[in-house]
Amino acid sequence: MNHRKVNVTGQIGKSDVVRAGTFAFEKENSFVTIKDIADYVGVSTATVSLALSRNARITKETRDKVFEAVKMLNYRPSTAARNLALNRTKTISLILPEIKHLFLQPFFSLSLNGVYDACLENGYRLQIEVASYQFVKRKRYLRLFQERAIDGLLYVGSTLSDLYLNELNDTGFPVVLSGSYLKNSRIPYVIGDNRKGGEIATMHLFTLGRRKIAHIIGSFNIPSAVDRFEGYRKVLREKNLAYSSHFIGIGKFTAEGGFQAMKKILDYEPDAVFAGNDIMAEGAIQAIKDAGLKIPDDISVCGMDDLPLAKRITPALTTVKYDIYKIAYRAARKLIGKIEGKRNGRSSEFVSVKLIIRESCGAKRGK
Amino acid sequence: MNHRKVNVTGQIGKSDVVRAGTFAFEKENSFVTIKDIADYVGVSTATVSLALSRNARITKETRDKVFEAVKMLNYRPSTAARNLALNRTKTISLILPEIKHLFLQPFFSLSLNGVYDACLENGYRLQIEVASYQFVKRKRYLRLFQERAIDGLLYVGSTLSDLYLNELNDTGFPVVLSGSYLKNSRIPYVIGDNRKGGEIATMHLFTLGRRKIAHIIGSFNIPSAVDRFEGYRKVLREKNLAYSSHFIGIGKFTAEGGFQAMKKILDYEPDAVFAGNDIMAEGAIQAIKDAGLKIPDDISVCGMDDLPLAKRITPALTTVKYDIYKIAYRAARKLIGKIEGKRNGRSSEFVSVKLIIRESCGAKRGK
DNA sequence: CCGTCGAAGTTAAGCGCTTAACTAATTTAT
DNA sequence: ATAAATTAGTTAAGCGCTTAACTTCGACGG
Repeated sequence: MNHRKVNVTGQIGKSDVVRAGTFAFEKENSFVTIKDIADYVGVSTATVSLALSRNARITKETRDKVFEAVKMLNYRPSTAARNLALNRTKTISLILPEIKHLFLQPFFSLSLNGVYDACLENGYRLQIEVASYQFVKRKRYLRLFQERAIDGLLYVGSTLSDLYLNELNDTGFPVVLSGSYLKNSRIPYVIGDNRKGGEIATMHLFTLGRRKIAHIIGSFNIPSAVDRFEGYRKVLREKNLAYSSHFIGIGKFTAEGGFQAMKKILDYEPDAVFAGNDIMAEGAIQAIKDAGLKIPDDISVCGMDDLPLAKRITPALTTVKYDIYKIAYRAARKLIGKIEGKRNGRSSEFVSVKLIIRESCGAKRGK
Repeated sequence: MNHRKVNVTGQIGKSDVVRAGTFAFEKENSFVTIKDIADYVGVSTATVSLALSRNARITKETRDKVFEAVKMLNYRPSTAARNLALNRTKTISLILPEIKHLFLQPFFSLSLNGVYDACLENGYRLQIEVASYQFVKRKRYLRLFQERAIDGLLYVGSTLSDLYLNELNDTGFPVVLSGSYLKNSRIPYVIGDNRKGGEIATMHLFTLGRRKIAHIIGSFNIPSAVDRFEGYRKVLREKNLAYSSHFIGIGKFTAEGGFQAMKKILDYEPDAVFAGNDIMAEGAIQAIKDAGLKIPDDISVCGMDDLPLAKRITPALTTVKYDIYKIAYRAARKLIGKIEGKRNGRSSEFVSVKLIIRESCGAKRGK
């Protein structure tokens, strides 16, 4: 055993302070450092560092002593020092779109929770950015990268297509998209199977005997909305149902938009409607009720997303579960995988969707 | 001018790389450092550092050269190095409650936006933590502090009363509460004036001639809910109106809860109700409608918070605006002030509330 | 004409941690 | 018995930045 001189005063002083409270410091911001542990145990700081990282070169005996000292002195490594030495931050940044629209809110909090959980499991910190106009214009995400403040970037539900983002990704800096994707871009993404969702919903309505199935799309400019629409079209094609633009409404993702869209469609006497999301479905239901028609008897309604409101409204909404939490969770895991250099197979992935049958479609009528 | 030897190869190599793309690195992670700037300009790194911080000891001439080099080489300081040297992180942590309840969502996103904006304005990064059971149990916030990963802690809408949080605050570590407060604690907070809100709402109903005013409280265990209730009681007392427990319902902050609470209260024939939040007001309105009563003719309804749904429902809800965004923004500013050692007067502060008159109270009946 | 002062830098230490390269002592192989 | 290999550390450099203390040089007052 190596007997080095130990600064007894300093050491006792420190451990006194530590024992005094739960915290590693008293008035004067004196945090316990690796040096304190080294002195306490009587080894070099290198040994402490190696012991803490369970390096095989250090005996179990020494390692135990180190861990004991860590506990005694309540040592915690300095994040900044570690980041500097290791040239990484164990932090990812979540870029959220500005939430102007209420309909984004469940999306938003579910995403956050999914990402947070993935971070927690992997020991990452989560930093938030709101992708305001300023943010994009000033290329704040670029700065975050250049200042080495984060290890990776996770965009959630963004429709922005920024050249620099592609360039950033191409330099090898880890970027992942959650719940959206970019055309003509190599940026990996995780997203729900929107097309399949549209298909399942439409197919379900078809199976219930409906033949005049309308669709309310959020916007033709949002890729995932278009994918849902394409699922719808596919079924019409396969089942030889007539496709008419009279049966297509644009609902802008809002209840009000869904309401207006449905009102117009009603003139053409549909017997079913697949709304591109639950919020628009809610508006559509209101329009149908206002027209004096019965749901599901006169018109079957199917939404998509399975937001909490789906169970709450009357009649309870049949919809396609689109698991935002899972998408975000997986996206974060993929990002962390990229950061840690894992070649994780498929660059992008799809999270499966699932039909949730409630009252609004009429499938339960028999009961 | 000091003529030092400059590593020409290295320098040209670097600046080539820089000019090649928008990014300060190519394949091999070679970021531009302060040393590169120093070499480029022909001064010491100290001079660069001082010039960048606009220290008066450096002439404008030199400073300009430094800034030019920074631009040329696309230099950005390393966050980790800076944090280590300055012993701070320019990061605050926002602790969010777990969002199980939908009603929390607007609260949540508004808070986040307020805090984010305050951070942006002050050059702080925003780190998120979700206060799950795990989080509290493992004292994760304590670790964040001990590992010097953050400069301060902002709790939003939390009801948790954790001993360690008080202790942490007492050591001088900056902690601020947004939208809630703790009994028997010195932790500063920013909150809306709930009591006043209850008062304004009730007083308004009184002014409209109502004398049998009921109240639906979210829960008697949540301080801010109790404060709203106390505002209500105060008006009853001042106006000599009878207070009856039959006129008090507990709505658990949900629409369903508000509905049930109102149903019971209706037996006692109130002529007005002040619901502790808009969500419960929505439920109450449903109950009143179901009973075949007219709003506002038979019963005036007033909510609180002024969530987006308040304008959307029928009749549009009269309510008291409770500005979550502003509360969060102010709370974050207060936290940053504490971090930067400002003695910012009052330790805690109240954000004022405001009556928003719509249809549900009957004040606009005359029009 | 010399000492003093201020201006404009520079030197070097330090922030707390990691790790490549080295060393001393012990084991193992021959 | 001795060289080689292994074990269990240590030393020291480095991560990129800040800043206290020092240096150098020219200006200026007496």
